[in-house]
Amino acid sequence: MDFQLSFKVNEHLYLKDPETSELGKQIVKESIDLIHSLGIEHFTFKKLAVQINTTEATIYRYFENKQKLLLYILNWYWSYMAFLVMLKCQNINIPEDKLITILEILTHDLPERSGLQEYNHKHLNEIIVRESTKAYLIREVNELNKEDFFKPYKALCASIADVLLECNPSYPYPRSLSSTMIETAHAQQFFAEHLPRLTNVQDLGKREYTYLFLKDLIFKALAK
Amino acid sequence: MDFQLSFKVNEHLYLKDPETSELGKQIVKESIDLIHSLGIEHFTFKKLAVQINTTEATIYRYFENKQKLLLYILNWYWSYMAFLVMLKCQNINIPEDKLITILEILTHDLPERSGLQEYNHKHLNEIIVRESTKAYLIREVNELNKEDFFKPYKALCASIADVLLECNPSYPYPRSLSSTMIETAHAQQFFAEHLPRLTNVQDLGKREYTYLFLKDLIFKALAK
DNA sequence: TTAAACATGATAGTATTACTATTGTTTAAT
DNA sequence: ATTAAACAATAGTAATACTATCATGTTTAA
Repeated sequence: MDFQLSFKVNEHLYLKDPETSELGKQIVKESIDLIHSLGIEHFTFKKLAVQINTTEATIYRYFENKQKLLLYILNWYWSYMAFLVMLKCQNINIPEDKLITILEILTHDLPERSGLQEYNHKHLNEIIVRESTKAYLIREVNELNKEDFFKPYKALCASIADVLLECNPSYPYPRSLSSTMIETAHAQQFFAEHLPRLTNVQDLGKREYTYLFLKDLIFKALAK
Repeated sequence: MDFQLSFKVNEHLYLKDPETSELGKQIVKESIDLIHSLGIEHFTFKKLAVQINTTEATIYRYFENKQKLLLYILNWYWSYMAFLVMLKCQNINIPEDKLITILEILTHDLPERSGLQEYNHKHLNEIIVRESTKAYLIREVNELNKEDFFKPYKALCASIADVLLECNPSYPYPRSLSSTMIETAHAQQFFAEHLPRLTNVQDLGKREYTYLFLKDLIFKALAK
């Protein structure tokens, strides 16, 4: 079975839809690798242009600037996560089992070759962990929010919050717990790898460790 | 009683100690206000120089670049937080009460005019919330860590973790819970203000809301 | 007291970044 | 065969992130 998954992302994020051309797809694909290797701060359209043998001006025809490109990638990622949550929880009846599944999705690597764009999953994962907060922890957050650029994040947060409420209908902070899960999944993985004294990771891998910590935290929070 | 509190920050963070001159102090003080109003991305030494009527070159004699200046401010802040935790928990015997005190310190505004540098506390608070993660969520994190630039953060994390362990000596993730507390205190405040659908804040203020959410979360996590 | 050391200001200059604009060529669609 | 779009190539601008030099005024130490 060969299928293509794609998500419509907010069209104000790009000037020309990168999905509509080979070059556009290459821009997104290569930018994931280049942001991964340089960090968003050192990443420039000039460097990306050199990498894929085109010109700066060409890339500017697709994206206004690198922040929009990052947001495009994040929108895609958040939509994909929400899709995975929906898909994998579909046939589960016990809410606690759904929650386990969600924790696995949040902490473990994206499934390799899952019929979607052939982005480098390891790189995508790592730029999400390192760069995603930079998309909203900025002065311009309110303007970006007005343009609905965080809608997929809110949707993901809401659908996880629903499961949390299924586990305990009287829990008073489902959305905060949901966003804390998402953020903590990233932060603890980063800490476990780079600043391990901010964690209690030992010989476990960062993903497995984060999974266990979060599972303990969330289930206790929801206990009646 | 009039006293001056100061913390020794890692001397590799500056080229010339800003505490040793009026101009140096002004650079730090004004940079807090300017980073607050522009965001670290749009903040430049040139703009700061204009603000305090000096030259770019002069500021470069104090700090290598704006990232180091931000780290300097963060080091000061983390040290101050650790000091506050130590001070305010000193005469408390019941570990749960210590924890309450720590949650208040983390979520509520810094005490105004507490005998320390007359930085704008509101601005300092808000740049911590918005900018602090950018100091370590970068490619260079390992090199910065080798130079001990995150030592005060780790110290703060460790001293909170000690209190968590006092509450429940068998809790297996005290440092992760501690770093999660610190990060979540920031993230939820930011969300409550700018992206409220990622929270369940209602008519409560962002600080009070974050305090209540975190108190619930942490005490449940530590319950035996 | 006098010279050295130091702090700052003034000015200049460079490479890179973050764009915008123009023009010409190739490709694809009608 | 004509036309429109996509892209490459080139140029140019303002701002950023620095580095360097030199003059001047101020402390300090011999």
